[in-house]
Amino acid sequence: MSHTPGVRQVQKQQSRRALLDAGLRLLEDRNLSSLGVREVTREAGMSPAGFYRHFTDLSALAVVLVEESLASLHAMIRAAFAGGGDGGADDDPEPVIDRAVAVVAEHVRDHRAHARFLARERHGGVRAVREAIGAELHRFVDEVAAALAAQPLSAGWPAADVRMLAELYVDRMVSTAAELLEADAESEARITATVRTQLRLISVGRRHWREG
Amino acid sequence: MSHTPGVRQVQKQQSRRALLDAGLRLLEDRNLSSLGVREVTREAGMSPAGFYRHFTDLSALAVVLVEESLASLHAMIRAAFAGGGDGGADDDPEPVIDRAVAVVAEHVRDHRAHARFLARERHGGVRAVREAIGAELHRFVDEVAAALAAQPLSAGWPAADVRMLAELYVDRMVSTAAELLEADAESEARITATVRTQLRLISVGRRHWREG
DNA sequence: TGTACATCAGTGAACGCGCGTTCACTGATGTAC
DNA sequence: TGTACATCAGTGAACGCGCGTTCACTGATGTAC
Repeated sequence: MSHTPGVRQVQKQQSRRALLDAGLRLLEDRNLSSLGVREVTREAGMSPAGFYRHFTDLSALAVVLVEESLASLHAMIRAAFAGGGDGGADDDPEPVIDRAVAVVAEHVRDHRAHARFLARERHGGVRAVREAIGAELHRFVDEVAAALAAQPLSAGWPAADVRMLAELYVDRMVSTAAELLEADAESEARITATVRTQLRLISVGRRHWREG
Repeated sequence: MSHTPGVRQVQKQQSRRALLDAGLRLLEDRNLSSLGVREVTREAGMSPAGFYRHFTDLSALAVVLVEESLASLHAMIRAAFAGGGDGGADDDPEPVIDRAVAVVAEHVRDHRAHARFLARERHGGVRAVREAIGAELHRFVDEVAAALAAQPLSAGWPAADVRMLAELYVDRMVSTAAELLEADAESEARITATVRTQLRLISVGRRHWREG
């Protein structure tokens, strides 16, 4: 039966997880391209050859890390938008902004290793990983664009304009996440305050966009 | 005399330049942390040991590359702003935006290797290089903030608000530069058109900022 | 100008090291009867 | 349940390789007289 995985399967999954965790731990302050198979297996408490029972390659392991890193991010953005479209005043984006900034800051705090890894490899030296991250961010923009399009404020907006607005928000959020990675507790407050103001200014622009 | 450098000095400078150029060439699609001393000297046509007559370290070489990469960038932004503050209508930021976007696109096209290097190492694995880039970008924001503050549109704005606006513009420009690196000619037009619209939307927000 | 010595950029050989990957293996887990 | 065989995750030794760095050296350039 495929429903009861068996001891062997379970142990294999544990080893795989140990390799992924070891990789993520080592990548926290290092580049993927400076990482070694032997290092990862050493950190995971496995012999070097064992690695090849799970991954063909370090970049294969890294692509899995990308997927894991961004999976929680999608849940995050949905949480930020949920309950923001209805409820309050229709033309007041401030609650959504505050919530989104808080959610990003929390995410960076709670998933620091993942976030650092993404920031580092987004423009890093390994194409497969770079493209995996780019594709995920693209989908991320799509989600935000869909959420924005559903708001009354976007009535009459062409899809292209909604998307360019979504890109603007997402780009600022991604940059903020990267900034937060290098920040101590004190800087964090300053950074989040600034980004809230910036997103509000963008929202003001959005509200007056089709006037002049 | 220090005014006439002598043949030896000149030759040494040529070798140093060859090493820097070789490094930049190799870093175009690779990470700093995956680069080797032997690789660089091989590319530069020098024996491995010769490297140490010029740099203690590969990261020392990289820091020089950062400085060189961003020196031209400062000239660039000054070019974009020059003649924009006066001349046309005081409250029309569009010419400045168009010029700035054009200048950035041109810069990426003409200094692709430098730009790629900066994008890659900005969040890369070598602290000294990361910090050198961060410091330069900080100064870059200062310059833009000063230019914005000089515009009539900023009359009455607190310095902190001008700075947050400058950050917003610069951040979007930096992201755009990174996007342009991965773009073909066709995508380039699409990307620059989008960023022009986004910067205009930000400018609309700027104009209506202190109203409501 | 010519000579004798000093400097030092670049060489080439040598070192010890950790790397990625392969291979035949072991021994626990799984399965068929 | 018990036995005999199959599977396969993980091992440990071995390989050839390129690495960073050192060292004594060479020979062109610089300098003092």
